Amino acid sequence: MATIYDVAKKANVSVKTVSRVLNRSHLVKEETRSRVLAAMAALDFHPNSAARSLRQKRTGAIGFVVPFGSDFVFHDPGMMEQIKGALDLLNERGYDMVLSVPTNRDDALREVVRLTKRRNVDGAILYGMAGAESIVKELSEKGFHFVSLGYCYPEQTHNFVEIDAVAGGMAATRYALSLGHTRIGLIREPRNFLLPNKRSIAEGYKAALEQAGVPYDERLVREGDYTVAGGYWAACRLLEQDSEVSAIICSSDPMALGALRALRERGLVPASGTENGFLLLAGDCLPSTRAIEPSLGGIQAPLYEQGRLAADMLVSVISERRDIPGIILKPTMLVPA
Amino acid sequence: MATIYDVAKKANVSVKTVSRVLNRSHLVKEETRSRVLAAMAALDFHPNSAARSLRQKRTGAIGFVVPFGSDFVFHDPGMMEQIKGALDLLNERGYDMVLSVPTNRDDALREVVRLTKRRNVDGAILYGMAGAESIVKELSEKGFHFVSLGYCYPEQTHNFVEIDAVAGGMAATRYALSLGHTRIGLIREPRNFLLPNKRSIAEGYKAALEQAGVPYDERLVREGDYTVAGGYWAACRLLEQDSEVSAIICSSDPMALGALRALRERGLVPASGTENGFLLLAGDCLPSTRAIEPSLGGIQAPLYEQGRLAADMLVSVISERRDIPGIILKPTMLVPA
DNA sequence: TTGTACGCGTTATCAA
DNA sequence: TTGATAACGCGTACAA
Repeated sequence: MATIYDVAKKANVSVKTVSRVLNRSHLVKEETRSRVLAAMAALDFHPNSAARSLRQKRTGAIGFVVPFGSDFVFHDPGMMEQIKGALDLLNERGYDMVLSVPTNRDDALREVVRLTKRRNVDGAILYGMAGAESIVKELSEKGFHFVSLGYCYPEQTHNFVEIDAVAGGMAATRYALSLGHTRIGLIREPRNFLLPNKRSIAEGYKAALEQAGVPYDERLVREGDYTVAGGYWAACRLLEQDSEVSAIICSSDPMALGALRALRERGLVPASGTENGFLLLAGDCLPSTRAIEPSLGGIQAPLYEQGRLAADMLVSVISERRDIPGIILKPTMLVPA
Repeated sequence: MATIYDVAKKANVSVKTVSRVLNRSHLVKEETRSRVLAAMAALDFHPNSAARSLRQKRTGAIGFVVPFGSDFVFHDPGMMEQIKGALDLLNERGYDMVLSVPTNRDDALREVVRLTKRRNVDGAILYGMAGAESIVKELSEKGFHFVSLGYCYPEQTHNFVEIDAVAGGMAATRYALSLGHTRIGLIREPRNFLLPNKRSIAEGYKAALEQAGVPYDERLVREGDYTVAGGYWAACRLLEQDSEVSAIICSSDPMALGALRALRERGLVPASGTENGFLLLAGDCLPSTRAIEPSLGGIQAPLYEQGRLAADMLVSVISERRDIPGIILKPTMLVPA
């Protein structure tokens, strides 16, 4: 491979001049510049990233670390949306993305430490995880950069982009109540999925019922595992146990698709209108889910924006060398078609 | 950040010794080794990847480049499966993955060239694309490493992992014929999606009909765009135009989900058994699709294996510094439940 | 506007 | 079993 020395020799200039051309310095005479560019083209020169990184102390790459294993991650449209959001922004900013999908929290934290401390990347996006507090604080103190999707610990004030699940649960429940439903099932997120103190969709559900004076029945709340199969089974149990249930709120799209199957099997397919039919509300309302079931409504979680904003925040944290206050995004309610 | 010099000083050894410990050389006395390790831990030392890459001329990362834009890629379960396969293998082999999702073929080829020639990665996995021939051959000649998912040009003999779409089309069509269907719709892959000379599922479809003595009717063959919406529209047109159609074969899973919606709207929901019902066959039969519709059968395309084998092949190409003969995977027929 | 010489942090070639 | 020193390819004070 040709180096800047080869280019310099061929163009009859010094390496510094070649470097200037490479870095778009304006202190180069136009004629010299074109001579250098010609030499580069002739030699098929491409600057060596490792040398450049070593010198500049920046890699131009960021890491995206998800702790749930490839089997889950690549089958979860919500995570795809987050990754897509981050990738799109990084692409616009000229960063590469290193994607890492270890199977558990400890491996994920190790990955973040490895990627940042060895300087494989300039910073990392990680999932908010219980037990990450000490490691994340250490990174922050030692000048390594990160942003988390959701809190890493309850008192975290900076470098995160969270989605308010409580507001989503409240909105969905209120909508169901407004249609006259009173026996409303909830398939909530798995406990300890992210961090124990994360505020749950169930809080919003409860609050909305309370405000409406509708009694809370814990048998109507089931824990899902964020998968289609999990949503199916949770819905089946819900329907078998309580024949009065007339609405189900799911905390994710795949679980809603699973629940939908349970409803279809029982002839309870949601009407396309909203009156009198069984009401099924999804948890993310992603474009990909609505392509499959266009009539599906529910909590529209801004997962793409979350990924995008996290990447944007990280780029700022890196370039400004300072932490940035966290952001909490509000989901909206999407009325079923 | 601490360097090996700091570690060397603290442990009272030379930098070379530190380097030896780092690289697990056995030429280090056990006592020295532990002294060095203690110093590393005390200083929170982590080797700098850029320096290491510069010296070793290897990065430990490979690039995965998909030319269809994030909007398509992250909504396509088949591509997720390919990426997942590659990521899993790379993880096992200790490689990082740089994921790049440009929006078109030209950008994708530029990405591959950039990542490999600037030595951001040791090699790249790319989609087989029309027009990639000259660039791919140049990379090969100049000692850059790649493997393609599918052919990059018709006479390509090495460094690819292809899935035989013709065999899949044949198997699915034969299955439909065996159930007595004679008016069989086909929603094929978009023309020019990958490369023009890629052999199409339609070839297998045609051949199977011919063998069975069933006349081929081009009106039964529709072009899809690999999306749910595209499958829906293609199925609608198919059903509107020909009331005799009793089976539809889709060349991808999302298109099958779209077609399924079209069938549901018309009360043609496939029976769970196979007799007398409308027959819908999917194109990939991925786990994620079957989670949504467990009864769906069709062509089971080994997309995960394709990604995994491509990554494996690339790792071999890199370490053995030689091209490796291409592989063609056969899909299997999955009978609907 | 251009050039010289050095340093970034690691590995490798020797010699000890 | 260890150590001194030269690369790797680029960017940048400093000098011209």
